[in-house]
Amino acid sequence: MHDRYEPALFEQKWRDRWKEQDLFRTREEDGREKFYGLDFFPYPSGAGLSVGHCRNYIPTDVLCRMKYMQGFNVLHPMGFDAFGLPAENEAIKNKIHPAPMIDKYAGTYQRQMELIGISYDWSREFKSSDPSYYKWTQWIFKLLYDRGLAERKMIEVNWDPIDKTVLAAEEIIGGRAERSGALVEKKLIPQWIFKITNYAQQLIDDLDELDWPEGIKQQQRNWIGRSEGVEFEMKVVLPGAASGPDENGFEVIEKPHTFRVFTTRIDTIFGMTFCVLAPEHPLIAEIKKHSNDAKKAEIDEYQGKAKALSDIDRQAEGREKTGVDTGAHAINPATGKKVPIFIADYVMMGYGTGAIMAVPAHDQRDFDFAVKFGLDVVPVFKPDTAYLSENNTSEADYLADPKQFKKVFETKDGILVNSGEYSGMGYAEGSAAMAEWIVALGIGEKKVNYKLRDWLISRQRYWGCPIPIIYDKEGNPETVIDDLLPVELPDVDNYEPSDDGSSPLSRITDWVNTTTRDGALGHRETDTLGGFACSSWYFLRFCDPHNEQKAWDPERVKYWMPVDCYVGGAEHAVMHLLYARFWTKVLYDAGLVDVKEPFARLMNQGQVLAQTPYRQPKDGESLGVGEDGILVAFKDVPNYQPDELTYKWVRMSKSKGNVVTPDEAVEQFGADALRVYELFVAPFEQAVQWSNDGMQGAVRFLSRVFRLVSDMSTHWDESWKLSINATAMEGKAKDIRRITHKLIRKATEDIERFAFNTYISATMTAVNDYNDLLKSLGEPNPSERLALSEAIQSLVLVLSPAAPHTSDEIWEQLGGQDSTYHLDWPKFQAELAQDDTITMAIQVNGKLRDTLEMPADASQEAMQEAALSSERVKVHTEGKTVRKVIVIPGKLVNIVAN
RNA sequence: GCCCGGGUGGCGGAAUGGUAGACGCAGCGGACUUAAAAUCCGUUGACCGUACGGUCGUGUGGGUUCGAGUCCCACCCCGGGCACCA
Repeated sequence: MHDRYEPALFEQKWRDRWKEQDLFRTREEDGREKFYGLDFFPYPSGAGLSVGHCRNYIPTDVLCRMKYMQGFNVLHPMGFDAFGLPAENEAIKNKIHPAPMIDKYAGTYQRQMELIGISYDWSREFKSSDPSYYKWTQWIFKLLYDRGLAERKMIEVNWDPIDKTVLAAEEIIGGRAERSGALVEKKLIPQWIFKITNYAQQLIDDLDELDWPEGIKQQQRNWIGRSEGVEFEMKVVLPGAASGPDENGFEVIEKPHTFRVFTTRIDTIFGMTFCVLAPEHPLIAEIKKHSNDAKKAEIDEYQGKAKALSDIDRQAEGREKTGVDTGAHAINPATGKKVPIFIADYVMMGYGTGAIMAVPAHDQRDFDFAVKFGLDVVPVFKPDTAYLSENNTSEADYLADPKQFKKVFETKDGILVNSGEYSGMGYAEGSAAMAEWIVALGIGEKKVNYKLRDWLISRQRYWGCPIPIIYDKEGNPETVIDDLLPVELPDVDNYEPSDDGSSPLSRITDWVNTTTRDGALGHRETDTLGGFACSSWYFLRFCDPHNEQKAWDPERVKYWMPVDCYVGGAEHAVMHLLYARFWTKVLYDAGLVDVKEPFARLMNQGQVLAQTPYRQPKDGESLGVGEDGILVAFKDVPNYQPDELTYKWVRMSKSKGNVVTPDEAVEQFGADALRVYELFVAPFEQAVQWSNDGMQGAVRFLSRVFRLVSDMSTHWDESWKLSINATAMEGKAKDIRRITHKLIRKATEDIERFAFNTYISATMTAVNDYNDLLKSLGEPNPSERLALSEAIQSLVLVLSPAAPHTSDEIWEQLGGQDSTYHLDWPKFQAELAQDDTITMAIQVNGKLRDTLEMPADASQEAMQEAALSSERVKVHTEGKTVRKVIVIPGKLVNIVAN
């Protein structure tokens, strides 16, 4: 029997055996509950896995392994998100075709995942770039198309000049492309979009039932951005229009022009002193027709500037407000007064109606604009005392001149003033009454707006799923019939993107030219689907991955879905998770799946950080935005004095040069040590700081397990189960069983609640406790032998999900014939985990003064009496009167005295 | 600015309102060794005290409670997300 952990001696042997025996093939036996554990669909990068990625896979693996041992049918698949920009860019860089490259990279991922002992069922593996998979991605595209949820539109899109393709709104962060970092440009080209906005409300509502991190749900709610308000119409008085009869008594009646505004604060309508149109607003063209040349030129110039500005410039923080007075006016329906209409780029065409009513008294943006352009500010809410004291002013002073203060009074619970018959009402009452009035007037209605935009899905790139659309001579689209799916991606030599917004596929005339359904000449859609389409349904395909007739057998999906536990990084909070939810809802509405939500429980693992050297810039060097040091490569560290370098904890990444690969970690410490370390070192959701000392601790722990079992193995009785519960247990035997059942209880509960760090610490504690007990034990009697045997087996099984190689090796050495994966997860008996005695805490006035050993079932009276007769307690109650004694059975006594 | 997380020993971190610091790392002392490594045993929040013991202590300030790391209020700091969305 080994007495320490020497992974080189046995870990590979077990991995080979598991593979040989096809141990992790999905079990689909009747009469068992199912469990679907899934990791985010990874893109297999050429750099391979780091120990940071393992942080995702190991915990899911532990949970899946326990579930299997508990008797569940477990689906734990893995595949690869192979289509998309990262793969294509890397292939271009290496001047090779993406397909064989991806095959190679995926192979490396699989090898590394197997190396750390993850229990994936590889027989279900597929890549999103497999024609047998994307055939069905195309089929779902058709479904969306047929349901009116996929549309081709001429729209202004966000163009990434580095990756040479358009981007979805979700792929842009602060005006830059999330992936390439390029400043996005605007381009007007025809694009395919999915109408995810049709599902905005459902996507918000159904979040409530999900067991997801609250932060992720909140991020999705914010992204969808629901707001309730009122949309109403205002009459426009064009510049130069007569405002009443002329000197001859004639009134010039023009066709009245109107425009609509959306507001969430209809209660402030009496404070509207001007209106603002987005520079792209269609009404501006009408206004210009009535403007003099100078004004027209001024407006044109402003529109031109606004168009040229990138979003990042237009929305730059603290940017001063700009705008132009159009000379036109709107009639405020509340006051009947004419208010000027401005154009300004702080109003966006894409949201609401692209026009606003401006209430400068209670909206900071409108206020800033009003100050700059000298416009009226009319308060409609009485300021509260907090605002008055902050500005060191009085109510009368504020109401007389609100413009003197830099910050506006924004409120939702003030009292209305200057608001006609509504004055004196509060926010809620006023809003409701004024909304009703607008509706009754027939000029508007209540409306809900969402910030969510439709999902822009076409990409002008080669390496993606072809869109199954053919255009006829007139350019009318039709879908490719099912029998002709998949539309295969043609093999080409040159697939580099072009600058003009056309896809590389458009250059392949043989492929582009085809016939329509009725045999006429036609041409194919040459854009491809963005990668997020492919990952929006892969979890369904895993339920039935090799089905050639259908995307999936409904029975299989009905059995396995929803995913019970979905694990991956928080960076996909709104993109992948929102899209996949959307597709699932569409498929539900089409009757193809019977779940409305794909992922019942979601967990986000923390990152793995590595200590990374940085130095201060030298003369002539400058730091990038947000950086406070210059990265130093590890190989260059010896060239610096120690005090020149500062080490920071930074996420492991290739670009930082701080990656530790699982290959290195397994070579140096062992796969089980890596697993145990990553589980133990920090709570699951938290970042961990990679440390070789910590890894060494995991090695030490596993060695202690080997030694303990080796020490106990002479007492091993493999048939302990037959007689243990019929044998009376006293003294040490009872103590051993208590340790065992406490361990099983804690491990089972902790794995279930993703508390892997305390699960590992519980096994460490048990090992320590067994060790101590063993030392005080002479030659064991029969009941002690049984208790020790139970302890050995339970420890090995409880450890099996975390350290499967170790458990299987120990089990074999004990004479076991099978992998521990096939054994039943131990069940704890609550009464055996119960302590006989407790350490009772005695407090005087809430401060601990003494502890006493008491029987666990001591009566409250006995506890109180014991507490009061403690000498240490008496010291603190002397000369005082005991007012009250609080007894918490099994825990403590608190004596209140003064 | 808004929305989420989070602040506990030298470090990573434990603690259904009930003995703060489990478990591990690092440190210190010892055993084994010619020696070192490895391993094992002991010890380790701070301060006062020879000791029994005492005082303080979970970002800060208040509050609720017999009792608060945990609940409530205000604030400070760190990390993440969103941001001219009317």
